Amino acid sequence: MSLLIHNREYSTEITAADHGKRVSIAGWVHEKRHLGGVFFLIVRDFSGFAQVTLHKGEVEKGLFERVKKVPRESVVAIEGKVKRERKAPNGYEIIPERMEVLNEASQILPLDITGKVGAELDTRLDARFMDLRTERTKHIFIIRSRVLKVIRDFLDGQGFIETNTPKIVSAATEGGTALFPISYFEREAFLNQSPQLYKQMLMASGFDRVYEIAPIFRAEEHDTTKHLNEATSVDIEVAFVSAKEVMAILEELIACVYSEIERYPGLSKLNLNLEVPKIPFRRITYDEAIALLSETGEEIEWGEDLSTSAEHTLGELIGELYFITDWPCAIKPFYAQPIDVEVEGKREDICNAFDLMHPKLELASGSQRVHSYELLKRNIESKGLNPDSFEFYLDAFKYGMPPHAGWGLGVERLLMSMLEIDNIREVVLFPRDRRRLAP
RNA sequence: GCCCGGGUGGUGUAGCGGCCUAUCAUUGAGCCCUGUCGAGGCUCGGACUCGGGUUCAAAUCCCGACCUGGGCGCCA
Repeated sequence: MSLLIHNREYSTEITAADHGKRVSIAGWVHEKRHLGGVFFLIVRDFSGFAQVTLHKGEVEKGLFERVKKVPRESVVAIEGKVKRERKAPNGYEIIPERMEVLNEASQILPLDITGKVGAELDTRLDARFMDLRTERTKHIFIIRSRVLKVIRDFLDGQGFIETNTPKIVSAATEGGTALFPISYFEREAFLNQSPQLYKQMLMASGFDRVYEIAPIFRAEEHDTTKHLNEATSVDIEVAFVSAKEVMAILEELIACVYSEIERYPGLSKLNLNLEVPKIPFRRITYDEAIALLSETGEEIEWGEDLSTSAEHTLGELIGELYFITDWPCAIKPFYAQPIDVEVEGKREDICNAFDLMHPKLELASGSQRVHSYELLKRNIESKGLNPDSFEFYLDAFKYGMPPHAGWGLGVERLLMSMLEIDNIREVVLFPRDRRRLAP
């Protein structure tokens, strides 16, 4: 057996115009339809499907029997002649001369991937390798790849450099979330909750514009359709700008991602109507948000974070992507810059922070950062944290730290909201949640 | 962490004290069928999460464990 799979062609590369040509295809046995005298074998590859047709009596008997026997989802290579055929799905079919079974699939599959019988997400995740063979799931991850590429292209085009910061960190955390402890030789360490501190330190490097696309780890025991314990975050940090500029970068980036994905042909497999959002996005202040909520009877005390139902109410009211700005300092991290009361004429204890909201959930949050060593140290203390454990971070603010601003965007949340997918686990190949550690 | 649901062949389901030797679809095996594209027809195979309890009788009711769906909290 030595079929030449090195020159195999994809099913969609072959057309009726290749009539008479000898070709090799390789892929998975998607379906078999036996009509007695004629047998159809549907082979699936990355690009699509090819119909292999065997007429009893016209094809060698041994081959007919072997094709008939090969279990579904086995990996096969087939060599044969292309025949123009109006009755075949792609306008052509392959009349096989040889078939090599590269790997025979065990029978009784963990999932039906032809779409005849559905499966629950949990079942699909248990057999994710097989779930990825379905059209819908396949395209979700091709789209994910495209989204990441667009983000990189966009940021690269704006003069950013891509960076990689450590995921194993010492105890210091910006607070707010629980960390996963790990054993680091003789010491305890943690998995990084976000690249926040490191990307800020890079602002003292002179790079001016940095971004990172990397996993973040949260040890929260939340068990919802929009949380993961390992997620992917796009983080940017920009020197010599304020929150306003990085908000503009964010909305342009989101619009750019939407318009790129809108053009993706595989989108049709997801059955949705994707509308590119118009920029600039609407901006409302925290004060306006709670006033709006109050009108609908949902009272939020000033200084409290928005509840899930408050987010949903606001989302229904506004109906499109929007920013909430001017948050109370108390519910934002220590690195968010308080507004300048003299200049901006607003009340005290508000900071220059913003959240990017989709009507259904929060997508990103960012702020103008504190760049004064003294203020940053005071803020850390006022949050009840110990500045000593932030020494490595604070040091960067002692020797020339420019004003800067940045944000972090959840890749999975962007994907799920854009693709109207209800469960965040669907957009991660192998999700990590409260219960799932394998596969 | 709190509050509600649910665990039945490989997959998706019906049944919710005796009619269950458990329904249907799909899958698998076999047979018929020369143009299927969710092919069709016939035959066969395959399941009540686990452990206690109640009852003459438990898939069905109760308790616990494990798994799981949703909402909320926390959080991005």
